[in-house]
Amino acid sequence: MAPLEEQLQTIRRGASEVIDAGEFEELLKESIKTNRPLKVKAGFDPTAPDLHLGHTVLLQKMKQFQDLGHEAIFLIGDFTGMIGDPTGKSQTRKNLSEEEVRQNARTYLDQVYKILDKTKTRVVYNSEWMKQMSPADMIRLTGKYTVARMLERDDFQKRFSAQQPISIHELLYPLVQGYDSVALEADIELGGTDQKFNLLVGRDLQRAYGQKPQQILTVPLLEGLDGVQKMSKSLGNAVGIAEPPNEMFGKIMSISDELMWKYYELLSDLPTAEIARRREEAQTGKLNPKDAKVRLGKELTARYHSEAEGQAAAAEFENVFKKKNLPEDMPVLPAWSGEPRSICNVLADTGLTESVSAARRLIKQGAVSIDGEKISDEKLQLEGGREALIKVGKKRFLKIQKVQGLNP
RNA sequence: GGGGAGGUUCCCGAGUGGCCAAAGGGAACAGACUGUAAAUCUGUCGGCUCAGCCUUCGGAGGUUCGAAUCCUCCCCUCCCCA
Repeated sequence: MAPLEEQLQTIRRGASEVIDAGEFEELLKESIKTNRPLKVKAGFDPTAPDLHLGHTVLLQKMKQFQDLGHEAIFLIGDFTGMIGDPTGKSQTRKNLSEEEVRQNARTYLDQVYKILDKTKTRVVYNSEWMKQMSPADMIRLTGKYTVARMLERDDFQKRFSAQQPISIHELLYPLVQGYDSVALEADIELGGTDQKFNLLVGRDLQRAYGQKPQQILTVPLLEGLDGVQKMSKSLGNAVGIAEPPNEMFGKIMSISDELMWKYYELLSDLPTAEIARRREEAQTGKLNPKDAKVRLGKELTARYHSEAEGQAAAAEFENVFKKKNLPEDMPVLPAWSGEPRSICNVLADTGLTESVSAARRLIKQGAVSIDGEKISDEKLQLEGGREALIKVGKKRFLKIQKVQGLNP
């Protein structure tokens, strides 16, 4: 097991807060001395099987614990998933069937193992122990916490004072999550800064059940592409780790310069000092921020795909957007024979635009070109048998092409 | 159980009988500018066979020449009292 100093340094990098720092160090010392790996728990919701870069901040932290010789426990909150973490936005979640949960978990884990070491990861479902809980047990659990303390939670407080509904079952979420720590006898729990309240409940419950309270380590929330709200699929500002290389790279290139440094800190493997140096250089004009962004884009794309694909994505990006060449891949619509079709219908039918009306509007705005020629006639007909290359805006392309054997 | 306030287009939120496909903001999309940046400016932002027509304002009925706006019933939320 790695020496204390090394452990502390690794663990603290990019962390937002450690509770309680003193106890934490003691715990590590103890673990090294007795050569007992620590149980490091992090919980995940089974309802969102698409992992994005925001999740990876936490997963990378877990990986670091693994590398330091500790036991990473990947908890799938299939039971808590029935509640849904009370954000105030989400409605009560529909109950997922066992089958769905397994399916989601499988997709989840496939992605997770791009970061975590599969052989060293313990996967648990909290329904394992929650299902066995009797109503009486549940009441005992709820007796360990008070309403006033529960309402201290930021979400609840806001919703309460804004006169928004809070269902009773939502109050159970933090309790169940906390109880997971009891059931697992967790030494450390990781979570985003928004999880702080829930993590603290875990400590209280462990104490109430006569256990040593877990240590808490929170990591910052990663902002999404907009640079304002936290990365989340439902907000449409996420970069999924299963996305194709070009998408991933392109999305990273679209973030602001300021946000790029945050991404560097939270996502890159580059040493902290090196990041600071580059940032300095960018500020003084020695380094073009764009180049720094390309480097980041390549690193992350390579991490979830491969070195070669990272390179290729960067090259493709230059090709399409800088040199304004055509992308390597684009959707192809087989040329049709016979009747002409209106351009708007073609665009809508192929999904290039949301609707015929949208296509019409975009043409009015000068966003559509055919074979490089900007068009302005929204009634334009494309005659049968014609081959064409259609571009909508900067990112949407469509090739109409004769396909062997299909057309006269 | 009693009393009161509400449910509007992706989100927030105006709108109390025709001038409402519905103000304003946000998000999104497009154009200009660029580094596909960001910021900024401009425009668009229900659908269609688009100078016209069709479908929306919690749900179902009704009144009216005409309803997001009025009435009835139902569903949902919040507040106060018990």
